[in-house]
Amino acid sequence: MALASENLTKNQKTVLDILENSSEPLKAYTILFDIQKKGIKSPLQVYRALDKLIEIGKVHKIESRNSYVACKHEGCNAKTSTSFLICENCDSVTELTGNNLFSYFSKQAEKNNFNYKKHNLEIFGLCKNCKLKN
Amino acid sequence: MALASENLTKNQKTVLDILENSSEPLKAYTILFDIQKKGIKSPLQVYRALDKLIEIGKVHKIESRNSYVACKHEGCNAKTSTSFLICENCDSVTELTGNNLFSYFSKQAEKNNFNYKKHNLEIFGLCKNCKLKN
DNA sequence: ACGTAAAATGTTATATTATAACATTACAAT
DNA sequence: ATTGTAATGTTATAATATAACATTTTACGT
Repeated sequence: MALASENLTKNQKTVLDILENSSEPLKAYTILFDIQKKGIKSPLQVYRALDKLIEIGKVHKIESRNSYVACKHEGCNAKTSTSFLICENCDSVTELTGNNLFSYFSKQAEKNNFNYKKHNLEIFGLCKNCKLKN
Repeated sequence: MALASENLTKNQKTVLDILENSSEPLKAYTILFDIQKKGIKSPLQVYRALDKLIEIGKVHKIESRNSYVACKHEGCNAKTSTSFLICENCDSVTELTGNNLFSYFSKQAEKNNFNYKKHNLEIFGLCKNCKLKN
């Protein structure tokens, strides 16, 4: 029983690689243009790789930006739920972890008689660096 | 000094009206198709109305679904930040209010030396009705 | 009331993001 | 070896959103 990340196919590895080496989230078509030299020619090949990577938790989608980011947490438990700090100035993204968010949201949902399954949280503001400059 | 909602233009009123009378979030092109009889002919007219309505807080966008929902809260303070409970079964949406979320997120951001400005939160699961059925 | 600046409109074209459909290939599990 | 599942390659198209520009309406200070 190997780690899911060890079983990646060529296309999946190619896409994951470019995301892991990016300092910021990337859009699907940016990924496509950047890796056409590696044999990926169509959007669908990128989207399919992304779908798989998201499914196994190696990549998360940032919904409000239509962009994708590699997860830096070994064995990230955020296969479904995600929480990000997004800098409005430099577009850098930090992922929040810890399941205190999970328990907090469960309670909030409970108050509304709602059965919590997962969440997406995007917090916008200024990152450490940009705070200083502004 | 009238309420912003009293100053709406014809297109803005038309778009807001259809959203307020919908039991669920609507997509931009669904809105377009539904109101072509009222003189709105192009996507841009819908998107411009939506932009304005979002700006004044009468409409919120649900990022993960590319859809739009009218805010039911009189004088909603969520001009920028939004928090939703989204039912995965019936697609119904409930907006969470109260600034306890604001203070909680501010603290979470603070821990990462991040200056909180606003947020989008989408909680997925089963609403009251669908919980019973499943 | 008039002039004017800002906002909204109308319209055509196009950019961006994502999926459908279908034929083929790789590959792991019996 | 066989077979079922997943992944791939490819073309076409759907769905979502904005650019550019000419025109009209509106708000509002004088």
